[in-house]
Amino acid sequence: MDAKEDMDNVLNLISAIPLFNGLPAEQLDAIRHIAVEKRFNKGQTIFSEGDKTTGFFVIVDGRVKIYKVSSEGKEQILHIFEAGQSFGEVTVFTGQQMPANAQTLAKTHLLLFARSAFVELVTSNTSLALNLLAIMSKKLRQFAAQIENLSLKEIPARLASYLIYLSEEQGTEDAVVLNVSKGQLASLLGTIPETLSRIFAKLSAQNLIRVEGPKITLLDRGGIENLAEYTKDFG
Amino acid sequence: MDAKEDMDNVLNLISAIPLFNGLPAEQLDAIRHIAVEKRFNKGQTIFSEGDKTTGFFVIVDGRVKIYKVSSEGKEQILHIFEAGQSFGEVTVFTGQQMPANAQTLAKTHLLLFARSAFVELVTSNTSLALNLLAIMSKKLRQFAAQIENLSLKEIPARLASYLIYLSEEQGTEDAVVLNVSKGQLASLLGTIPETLSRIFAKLSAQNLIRVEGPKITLLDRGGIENLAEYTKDFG
DNA sequence: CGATGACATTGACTTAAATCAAGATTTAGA
DNA sequence: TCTAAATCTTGATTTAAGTCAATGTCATCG
Repeated sequence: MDAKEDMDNVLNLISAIPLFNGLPAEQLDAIRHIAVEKRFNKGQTIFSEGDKTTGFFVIVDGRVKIYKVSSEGKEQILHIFEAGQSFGEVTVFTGQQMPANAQTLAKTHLLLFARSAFVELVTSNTSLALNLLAIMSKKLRQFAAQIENLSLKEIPARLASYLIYLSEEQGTEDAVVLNVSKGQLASLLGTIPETLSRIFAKLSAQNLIRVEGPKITLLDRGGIENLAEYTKDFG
Repeated sequence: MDAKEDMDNVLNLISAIPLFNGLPAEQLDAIRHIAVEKRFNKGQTIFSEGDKTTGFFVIVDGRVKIYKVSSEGKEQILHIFEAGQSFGEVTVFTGQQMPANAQTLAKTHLLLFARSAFVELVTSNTSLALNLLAIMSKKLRQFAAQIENLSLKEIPARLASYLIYLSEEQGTEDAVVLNVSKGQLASLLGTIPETLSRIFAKLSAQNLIRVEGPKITLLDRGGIENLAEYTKDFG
């Protein structure tokens, strides 16, 4: 929490970030020098759709949602990012305005890489470029899965997919803990809180799950997997 | 149509592909040497979801749809690619199995770059890596727009968005020609042919458009833009 | 040229999910 | 701790879009 101490730790933080995996020490040092630290409290807006490109962000600590809003105010979460993950790559290379909104879901500590400095870094570093390509490939794959979820499955199946994803993520077999509020989860699944609430009730009635606040017990994992028809990939 | 003549032309084709823009001649030559030509007739499957990674494709001529299918058989088109565009980048870097299906919408001429050869090429060529990053950024942006369309707008708005996108694409103000069948368009918009047909009828009744086969006349562009609530980006 | 099959439209009906509205519960603040 | 605010749940109703089924249109090729 102490700013000076954090500065000393930035190099450690950077080296632990997947994007920068496998880079030699002097490059990590170069990266440290172009990184700008940003701190936000919960619920703060990092950027809004239409803002001009700031650059590329890496989450040191905290949690960020990337989302779009319809003209009627309905929100669709595109991604939730956690420590170690990056976002904002897209506009670094297209140079256009931000295509979505970003808001913190918790107190969050970010590193910001200004567009020009970061492009320069990538240009001079093939290994970084390849890391970035791999990360963007993964995001493309996740988006494809999300489109599939939104358009081919009804909401109970989307929820089931998400619960399976969460259980794999959390390394648990029989229970998961939601890491976002149910309202946020509704938005991630492309629905509204009322509907999600009803579906939780319905799946509970079918003895597939038990809901205790944010803790969801998977009473019948096979049944849930069956409902999800195995598409997962929510990362 | 003559294979030998085509081989002679591959270098010209390659140099015209956006992905390879700005690369020096000797690199284009290297690219030519690892490219494998593939030809398909209309309606043929290039790869299926779950196939092991073949590599990376560039369309010389023709048209390809990338799509997912639900367990009930409903199809969701993720992308339609045309001459000059590339697909299959994702698995080159993740190395997993293909995440979707690819099928030709017309007689199609492709260049296939085997995964390992292509990775090598990108590794040794920063400029190619940057081109690829730009292309993938654009795809990420398009996916984000598609998710927004699917989850935040009802189908008439999605159709309106698509018509505006098409008119910009075709450089026309008052009429567009559908470049896919209406059934395919339905799939791209995340719906089914019956529903699309009804919406065409409804918008016609509202004097927003006139439908004559694949030709759609935009009778009230302002009204259509209003309906679309300006999100476009279908590329 | 007429017939087969793909593509498209229309109608009647069903259904999943959104909306509107009211409470209940949890969380966090003063 | 008590209140206020946010979050969540439940109910009644509406609505957009999917399903099922029939019919229509068009292109092609045998």
